[in-house]
Amino acid sequence: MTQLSILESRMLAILQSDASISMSELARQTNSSSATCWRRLREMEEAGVVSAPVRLVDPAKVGRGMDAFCQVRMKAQDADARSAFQRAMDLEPAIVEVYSISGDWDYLLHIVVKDIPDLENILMTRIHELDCVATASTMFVLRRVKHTTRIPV
Amino acid sequence: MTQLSILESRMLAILQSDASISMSELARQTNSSSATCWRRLREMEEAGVVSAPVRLVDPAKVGRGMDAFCQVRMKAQDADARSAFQRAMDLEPAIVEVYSISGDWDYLLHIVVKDIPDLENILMTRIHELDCVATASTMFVLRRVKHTTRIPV
DNA sequence: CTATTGCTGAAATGATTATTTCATAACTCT
DNA sequence: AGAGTTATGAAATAATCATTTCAGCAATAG
Repeated sequence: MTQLSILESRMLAILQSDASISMSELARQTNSSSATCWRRLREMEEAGVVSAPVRLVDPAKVGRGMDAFCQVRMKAQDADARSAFQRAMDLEPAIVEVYSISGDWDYLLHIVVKDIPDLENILMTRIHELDCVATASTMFVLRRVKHTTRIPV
Repeated sequence: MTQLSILESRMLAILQSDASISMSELARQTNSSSATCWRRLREMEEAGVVSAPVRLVDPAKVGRGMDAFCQVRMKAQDADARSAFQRAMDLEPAIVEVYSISGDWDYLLHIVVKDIPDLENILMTRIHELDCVATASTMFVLRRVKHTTRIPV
């Protein structure tokens, strides 16, 4: 995918907020036709630009009302350590985002938990447990000020 | 919503990965019936437990291949400053997540941009520009190690 | 033990929708 | 300018699907 056309940008803006609308409604909102929207959407799906529809769960409503961010420093950054770390992250569903970052720390983790004991448990069993990890520092989230999955297009 | 039933948990686990399936397919995968799945889903939507279907865009495929996290310290934390800050965050679509956090900093921001000049521009015009902001420190994301919207249920 | 209430799922329904086809329009390249 | 290529949208089609109804079942309370 070289560059998004105006039509494609508009389609993505709409579908990132509501993917339940029909092709004809999407066509109406983009001044296009149902057939063209359908073809464009299929192309973007195949190119991996846009996902299949998903539903988003409100963590607070399902007993995951607490967020934390955890910064991690590694003992070593060789390939083995990195892949061991990655595997550990993939295994824990409460760790929803992991970024390798520049600066004083090696990784930044976003963790979604029920409460402090739950967090403590994940920190101990999933992070401090690892041989490759040297230190970790945790920030508690006091409030979700803004939270969106919409990427500007 | 008091507590999630087994059926509801299974439904959410599936719908967080793929919301394009039909009620009958959802029923099949949960050993339930189409009618019951339909009713449960409507209840969960009404209770705000689960969103309408949305599509997720791959930032790298639409020219937003760079992520940054920015920590912000405020001059003051009075109600006016907080609401001014919140308003500024809401206005900038490149800032996708904002958390009020414990510790040395007041806020943690997740920013999705095209490149460094783009990031610089947002930092200057949207953050340092604000009267309520004292200091900010930015971490560059080197790699997205893990990134999911699926909340464990 | 019985009455009541609420939940379940199979089947019916009725509408909506994705998807294809085809004639036309727009554009590209020589 | 004109031949060739590609994209467009209106209409047709063929399925699929959400939603309702209803009879039976389970659980609860009196």
